[in-house]
Amino acid sequence: MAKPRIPTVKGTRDFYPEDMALRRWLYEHMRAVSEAFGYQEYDGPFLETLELYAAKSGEELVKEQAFVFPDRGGDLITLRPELTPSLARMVAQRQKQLTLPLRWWSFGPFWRYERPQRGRGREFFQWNVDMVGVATPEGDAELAAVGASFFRRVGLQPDQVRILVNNRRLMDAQLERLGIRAGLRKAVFRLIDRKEKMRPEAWEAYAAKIGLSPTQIQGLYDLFQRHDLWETSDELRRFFAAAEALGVAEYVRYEPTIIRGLDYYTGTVFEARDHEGRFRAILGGGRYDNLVAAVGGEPLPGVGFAMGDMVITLVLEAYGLRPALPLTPAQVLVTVFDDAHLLPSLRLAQELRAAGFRVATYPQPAKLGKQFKYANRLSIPVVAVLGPDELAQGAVALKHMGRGEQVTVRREQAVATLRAWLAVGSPGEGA
RNA sequence: GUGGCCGUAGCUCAAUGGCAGAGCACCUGACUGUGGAUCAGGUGGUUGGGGGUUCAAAUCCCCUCGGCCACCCCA
Repeated sequence: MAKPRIPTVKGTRDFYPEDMALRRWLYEHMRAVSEAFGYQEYDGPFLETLELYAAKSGEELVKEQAFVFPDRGGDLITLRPELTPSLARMVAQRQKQLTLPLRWWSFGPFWRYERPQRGRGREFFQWNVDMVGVATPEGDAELAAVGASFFRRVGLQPDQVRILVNNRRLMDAQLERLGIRAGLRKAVFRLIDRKEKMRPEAWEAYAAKIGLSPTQIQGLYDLFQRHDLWETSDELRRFFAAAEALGVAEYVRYEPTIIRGLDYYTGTVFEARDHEGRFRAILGGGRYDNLVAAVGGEPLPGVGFAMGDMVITLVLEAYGLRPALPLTPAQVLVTVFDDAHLLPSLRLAQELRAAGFRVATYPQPAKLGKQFKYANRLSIPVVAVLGPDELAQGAVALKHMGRGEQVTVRREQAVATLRAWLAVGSPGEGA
């Protein structure tokens, strides 16, 4: 414990090979799902100006939570806390030449200066998916379908993880019906957002404090029971019809208490939660119709969501879905019998690499037991032995570690044997 | 940024003021050209770091760093 004299920065993680393998696994599934829906990969800078976030409806939240520091010239630099403002700028910059609607996705690091907790660090990775230039409920449903398709792909079932959906315009109309004036609705949205996190008495006290009457508070309670409320919204009726057509009906559900914290959402909002509610939101997103305008472009509608790597990892672990990934890409370990066989072993390894196999050599002569143990620990599926006997006969001994089966074949036949052994489901190929 | 719990071997944890331990892991050997099993032996720690109280501190106090929990906010 006292070993790391130089600690990591608070809230950051080292990615050892096994961690990196999982990150890459997540990335591969995100890429596959994004591309299945025709989304293009893009990225923005990791460093941005503070102005970019200040421009975004002057949200103090983002400014207070971001890593901001002066560069050597004295300009204030921000480690990006989210991607949407960068996306808005990139779109605004090439608004005239981009082919709309555009479908873009990205996976990369983000930073937020927060108190680290389980599922929340100061440096994390996030999958962002956005569609810009179209303002239809079917577009909203497509984004939800991308998220749901990811869950399905990694093995999360609809009874384990679900995307809860609501619509701010619908809620706005409902609040108006309750006689809650427009100036108060932003605060009431925040109130609704905190419904699940507070005890009823505290929540009601908070509601009264922001100016709601007992009748209005009761009206909100009634609203929260209205799981059929979506039927009164044309947008949501179309949303759920599209979700059904997209094959993800079982993953989406109307939930009147979902409102999302961010101010820039204007229409449909959604977030994914685990069924037991043990974890914070797995993904969150919604429709934002004024974003590009905030950084100087013509107004363009958009819809998107973001999913962080930390919570989804916890959820996968909770449901036993964290995959067992290969520890090493090596398919073959070529042993080194003794000094005299070192160079011949290197030649054999290179021969096998030339044939397309991923081959590691033991880096120095050692007892064969030690070398086999090394292969076993790293789960390298095949061990090749080139000792005095094999060398004299122009042969090589190949051992299939999983089956414990060993054959001695002529050197020219080694490749064919390996092809047969490693043909399907060979480790290291990913999913 | 506020309040709270925690930090002992690589890992999971004991020891609650009195000689820092166990299991697993690791290394060596039994097995001189073969891993995963078994048996025997062995390495491993300034108890997160610093200061204080005490004859004596992993244990009590203060500071600090880190993790976790609740706020806050959100991925």
